[in-house]
Formats: sequence, structure tokens, C-alpha cells
Amino acid sequence: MSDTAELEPIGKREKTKAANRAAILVAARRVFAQLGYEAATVRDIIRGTELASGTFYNYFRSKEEVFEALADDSARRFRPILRLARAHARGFEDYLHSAFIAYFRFIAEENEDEGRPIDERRPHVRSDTPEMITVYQEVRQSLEDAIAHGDAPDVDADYLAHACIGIAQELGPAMLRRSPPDIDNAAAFATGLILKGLEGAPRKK
Amino acid sequence: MSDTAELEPIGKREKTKAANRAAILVAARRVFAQLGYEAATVRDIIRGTELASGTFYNYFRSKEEVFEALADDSARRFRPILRLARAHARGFEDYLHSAFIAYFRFIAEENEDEGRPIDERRPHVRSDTPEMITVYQEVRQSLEDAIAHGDAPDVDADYLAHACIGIAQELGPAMLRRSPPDIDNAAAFATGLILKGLEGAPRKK
Amino acid sequence: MSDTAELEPIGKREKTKAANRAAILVAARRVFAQLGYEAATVRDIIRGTELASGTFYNYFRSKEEVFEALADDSARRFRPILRLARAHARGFEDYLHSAFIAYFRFIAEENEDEGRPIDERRPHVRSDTPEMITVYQEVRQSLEDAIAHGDAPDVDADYLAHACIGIAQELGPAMLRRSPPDIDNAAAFATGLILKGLEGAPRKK
Amino acid sequence: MSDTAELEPIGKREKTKAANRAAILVAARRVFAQLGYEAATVRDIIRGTELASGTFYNYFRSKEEVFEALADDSARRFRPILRLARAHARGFEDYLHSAFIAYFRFIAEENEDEGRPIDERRPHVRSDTPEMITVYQEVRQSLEDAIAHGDAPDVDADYLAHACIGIAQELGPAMLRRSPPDIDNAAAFATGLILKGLEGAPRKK
DNA sequence: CATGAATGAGCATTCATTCAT
DNA sequence: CATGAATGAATGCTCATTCAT
Repeated sequence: MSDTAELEPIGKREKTKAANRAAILVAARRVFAQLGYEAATVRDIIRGTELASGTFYNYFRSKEEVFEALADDSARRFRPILRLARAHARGFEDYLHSAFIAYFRFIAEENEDEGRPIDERRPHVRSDTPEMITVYQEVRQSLEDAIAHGDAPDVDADYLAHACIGIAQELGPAMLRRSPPDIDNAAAFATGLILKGLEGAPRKK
Repeated sequence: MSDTAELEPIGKREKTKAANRAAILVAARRVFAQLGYEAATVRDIIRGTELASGTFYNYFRSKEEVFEALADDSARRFRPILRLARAHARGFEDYLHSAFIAYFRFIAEENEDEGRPIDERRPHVRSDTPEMITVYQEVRQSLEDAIAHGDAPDVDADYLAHACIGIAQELGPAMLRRSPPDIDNAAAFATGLILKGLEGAPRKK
Repeated sequence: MSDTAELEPIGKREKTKAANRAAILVAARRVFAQLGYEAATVRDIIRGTELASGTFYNYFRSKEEVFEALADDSARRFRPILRLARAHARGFEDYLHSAFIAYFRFIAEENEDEGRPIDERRPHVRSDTPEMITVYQEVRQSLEDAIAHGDAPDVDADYLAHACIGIAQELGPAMLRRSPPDIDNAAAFATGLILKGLEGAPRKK
Repeated sequence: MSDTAELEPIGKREKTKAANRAAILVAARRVFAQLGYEAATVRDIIRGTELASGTFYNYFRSKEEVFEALADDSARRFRPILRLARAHARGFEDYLHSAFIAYFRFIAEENEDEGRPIDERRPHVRSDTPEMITVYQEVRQSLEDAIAHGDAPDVDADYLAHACIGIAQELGPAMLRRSPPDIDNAAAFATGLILKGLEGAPRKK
């Protein structure tokens, strides 16, 4: 009895609330990608939805908070992909390759929608995307496992994970600048570099 | 007697002007590093000096212009170091190592002054520092030479140079986070990774 | 019961918006009159209201735009009066008199509110008020009609219309300076001068 | 002896001081004409001289003061012309005509130098030029004389003088807008209008 | 909850004015 | 006196955030 009574309004309201939140997140992702985090304004974000400006604050307290939510969201969507890759991978090598592929594909998809205006004159800016943080943690974990199993030399896992991030972060834009962007090529480059480089990196101790 | 009195005019004014310009540049470098290029405001910069707001515009027309001046300045100070390293290096390996050392030393020096508050709440953002641009160009040039001389495999020079940038940019902060920061260690890691990785990177066809 | 409650929504908001817009226009008219168009600042205008600075920009994009709105507004209020005068007038003479009366009454009303401080120290500056532009167009049109109908000699209509404007613009303040300002007297003076003067002005060829 | 001793430095310094003052006035007149009083800045004025910004303040305390000096200067140059005209005139009619001729010639000369940019989009602005004040006083005096001698009807001298100002002030720009500007034509129009109009203006009591 | 107008702090920039040289 | 760099108040304008409806 209370079931039906509560179902209708709750159901409807829940859906609307979720939809609004989602709409803001979608708009925010696009706006951040187009204008960059700093240049983007809350107004830009709500303009990308059908909502009124005040409504934004029913869901997020600030631009920063929306960014973090985006980060969580991205991580939530991205981590399973990496987990899956890890599970299916025959080894660290295979895993790393999958991870780079996934990342480059991700940013390629994200950037193909927009007409690529992105003002190239101003100093280039990169922010720690949520994907990067996920990648960092995953790669690091995976590397530590590989080291533990003797599948990789005992190098500084923190440095290596950061190196992966750095390479991905720089190679990504460089790849996008070429037309057409070749995801496999970039991933092969990164993987080859890291895997062989692993041998050259100083042993830890 | 009046002689000495008349020699002076070159003094105070000139010195003050140069000092002010330098003060603005110093403050700008710090502010850009702490807040990022986009988030930094002209006010942030002048607040970092003892000058009045209007004075900024006696020296630079905008935030962009300070950034460019900073870039020129950095390049002027940084490029010779890299050039020297290249000239003295016994090979690409040696050169790369010197370059990483120079860069890590540079950022270590820059960061030891301030107490590193760096507002960590706001999403972390990195912009291409002027040094990075210089490094990119130098490394790329040097790599192309090495490839031409057969000292390095024929890999994608653009990608590799970007990889070096990415590694430097991520390893730098990671290094600073450790105490004490070990420049040689970080440089050895980066160099070892790249040099060996070079062998693993796909040949350019 | 809920009926009346639901009828209300049209009320407060709409009224406030209209009231704010009107308040800005009123303040702008006063400020322009006191300081002149050039010297007036947007801040001067909002200071003349109870609104916050940012609110100005919810209604107008710039000082220019307020001025234009003021012009439209004045024209909308003023032109009908002149049109009516033209329709009812028994001749050009009658019309001209009505027009001067209307104009002098207008500025008299406008100036009786404020205590007329008008900063007399700064060089006195007059800008074309929106009313003047309307008057110019109306008078010129009316004069051309009168000439066409043979009710007035064939003089230079542009010059004459400008002469009317000039006389109105100078006589107005002169009238206000006397106490009490005598609208009828000033209008009689202006009308008499122009009408008789018309005979003395050179024929147009 | 003290003659020669004082002559050289005083002479030289006097000339320089006078020359500086004159240079500022010349530049100011041009700048005011081109940009208008409000838009003109002290910087604009000194930029029109070879002097340094600080030097301005050795001669004038502000933009306002320079305007007043310009006014005095203009009046000093203009009044003799009118006085002469009055002395030579055979009557009020003749005098008035000379006065309009002199004024229109004056502004025509002043405006022929500059390339006439004067932003015509923004609301037109007129300031009480010093010439106008002179004209007002002269015309009024002359009219009162004429009335006293029975050469003109006993009209309101204040209003009539203002009417002359207004006509001159509006007809001037209207004349300049035509090409080529016809000074005689404009003066004939103004004179004819006023003289005949005098008869139509209400008697003063 | 949604709405969107109001708010006012903050920013880039200009400019009159001062003052050490 | 001349110089021109330094100063800081003032301006136009934007935008995050609040709040009455």
C-alpha cells in the first residue's frame, strides 16, 4: 500500500533528479574539454543544459565539486575497463598495451565530437584528469603485482607509474594533432617504450 | 667632485626599472607555478611584488606578455645549458642524462624557496612551462641528430620528445614530494627508461 | 481560493523587473542631464538607483544602450504629443507654438524634482537629448509640409529645424534660471522669433 | 650691467616657459576638438607636445584648467573681432551679420585641419565654447544698445542673445556637414532669421 | 525542488597626479 | 624647472552564489 503511494512520486522525482545531475555532468565534461577547467564557468555549464542557473547549486556546490564528481564518474567508468584488461591480460605487457589503447581511445572519442577549436595560441594546459588518476593507481598496482611475481624488474613503481601518466598525457594530444589520429600507433609506441625501458630503469636498491 | 655626482644618473633609475621588471618576472613565475597560467591573475602577480597595480602595465601589457617574457627569459637561461650539455656529451645517452639533471635541478631550485603551500584543493593543473618548450625543441633536435648519425634507432622523434617532456613533467613533482628530493636518482630513472625504451619503440616503418 | 493564489504569479516578479528597468532609465536620464553623456558613468547611473552594480547589466549592455533606450522611450512618449499638436494645429504657427510649449514643459517637469545642483564647475556640456532628436525630425517634417502647402516661405528646412533646436536648447536653461520659470513666455518668444524670422530667412534659391 | 646679466637667462627661460605653455594650449585645442572635452585625457594632450607628462602640471592643475585657459585665450582672440565689427557696423543688423560670419569662419577654420573623424555615431555633444560666451556677452550688450537707441524693438535681451547662441551652435555643425561648407549662406540665414524674428518676438512688458 | 533576477566581490585596465632624480 | 616611473582610485564588466517566488 505504502508501496504504490511512494512509488509514483519517488520514482518520478528520482528519475528527474538523476537526469538533472546527469545532464549537468554531461554538459560539464564537454565544457571542460572545450574551454579548459579554469576558463569554464558555471554559467557555461548550465547553459549546456536546460536548467536554470540556481538549479546547479541543488546538485553541486561549485565548479570544483562538479569536477570531482566527473572524476569519480570517469573513474567508475574507466576502472572496470582496466580491471577487465588486467584480468584478461596474459601478462604485464599485454595489460599495459590494453591500458594505453583504452586511454587513447577514450580521449579520441571525447574529442571527436567537438570541432576542435581549442585555442592553440595560449600556453598549453593539462589537468589531472580523473582517468589519469585511475590509470596511475591501476598501473601502479599492476606493476607491483608484476614485480612481486617476478614478471618485471624491481623498479621504482611510483616513478614508473608517473612516467606512464606523463607519456600518456603528452602523447595523447600529440596523437590528436595528427590526422587521422592513430590510436594503435600511439599505444604501440608507448607500450614499447615503457616495456623495454623497464629494463633500463635502475633497480630499486 | 661634481664628476662623481654626474656619473650617478645611470644609477638609481635604471636599476629600479630593471629591478621592478625582474620582480614582476619572479613573482609571475611563482604565481604561474602555484596557480597555473589560467587561474593566475595579474593581481596575483603584482600582489607578489611591492609594486602598485598600475605599475604592472608600465612593463607588460598583459598576463600573456609576462608569460612570453618569462619564456624568452627561461629559454635564454636554459638553452645554453642544454647546448653545452650537447656539446660536451659523449653521445645521446650522456646528453639526455645532462638534460634531465638540468631540468630537475631547475625545478628543485625553484621550489626550495617557497614553503610549497600550493593550493592542493583545486584540481591540479599543469601548463607548459617555458623550460619545457625549450627542452622539447632541444631534445627533439638532438634526437634527430642521433638518429641521423645512427646513434639511435629510427623512432618517431615527435613522440619521443613528447614522452621525455611527459616523463619530466610527472617525475619532477613526484621527486619533489619525496624528502629529500634526489635529483640524480630521478634523472637516472628517466634516462635509463628512455634510453632502453628507445630500443623497444616501434621503428618508424 | 487556490485560484487567487495562482493568479498572482504574474505580479511581483514582472512588476519588479519593469520597476527596475524604469528606475535605471529614470536615473540615467537624470545623470545624463547633470553630467552629460560622456562624463556619466554606468556607476553614476546605478548609484542613482537602489540596485547593485551588476544588476545594471541584466537590463542594458552598456551606457550606449541605456541612452538608446532612453531615446526610444522619449520618442515614444514625445512624438505622440507632437503628432497630436500637428493634427490639431490650425497652421504651422499653431503647431510650432504647441511644440515649444511641449518641450519647455517637459524640461520644466524634469527639472523641478531635483534641487538642480548641476556641477557648474566643470565646463558646461550639452548633448542631444532624445527629445531634441524627435523634435528635430518632427519640426522638419512639419516645416516641409508647410512649405509644400504654401503656408511657409521656401527656406532651408534643415537649417530652420536646427535653428529651432538651438533656440529650444538655449532658451530652456535660460528659462529655468528665472524664478519662476515662465513656460508660456519662453514659448511665445521662441515662436514669435521663428515665425517672423521665417520671413527674413533667405529663400532657398 | 644687471641688464645683460638678467636678460640672457630670463629671456631664454621666459621664452621656453611661454613656449611650453603655448604648446600645451595648441595641443589641447586640437585634442578637445578631435575627441571632445570628456574623452580627451591629459595624456592625449601632452602626447601632442614634446613635453613630459609631469611638465603639464607646472603649467596647469588639471584638464579643466587648461580648458579655461583655452577659453580665456579664445575670448581674448575673439572679442576684438567682435568689438571691431561693432565699431565698424552701420547698425545692429550689420553687426549681427559680422558676428555670425566671424563665428562660422572661426569654427570652419578650426575644423578644416583635422581629417574630420569625430565619431558621429555617439550622441552628439556640444560644449559651451569660450567663443560662445563671448558672443553671448557681446551680442547682448550690442542688442541692449540697439534697443536703447530705438534701433531694435524692446525684446528680452537675455532670451534673444541665447537664441543667437543656440542658432550659431546648431547651424555651425549643420553647415560643416555640407560640402563645401558655405559660411556666407549660413550667416545670411542666421542673420535674416534673427533680424526679422526680432519683430515677431514679444515686446518686453 | 526549479527558477532566474539581484547581489557584490573581483578582475583587467586606464589615467590623473605625485615625486625622486 | 623638466622628466617619466610609480601610484592607486576609478571604471566597465563578469560571474559565483543567494534567495524570493
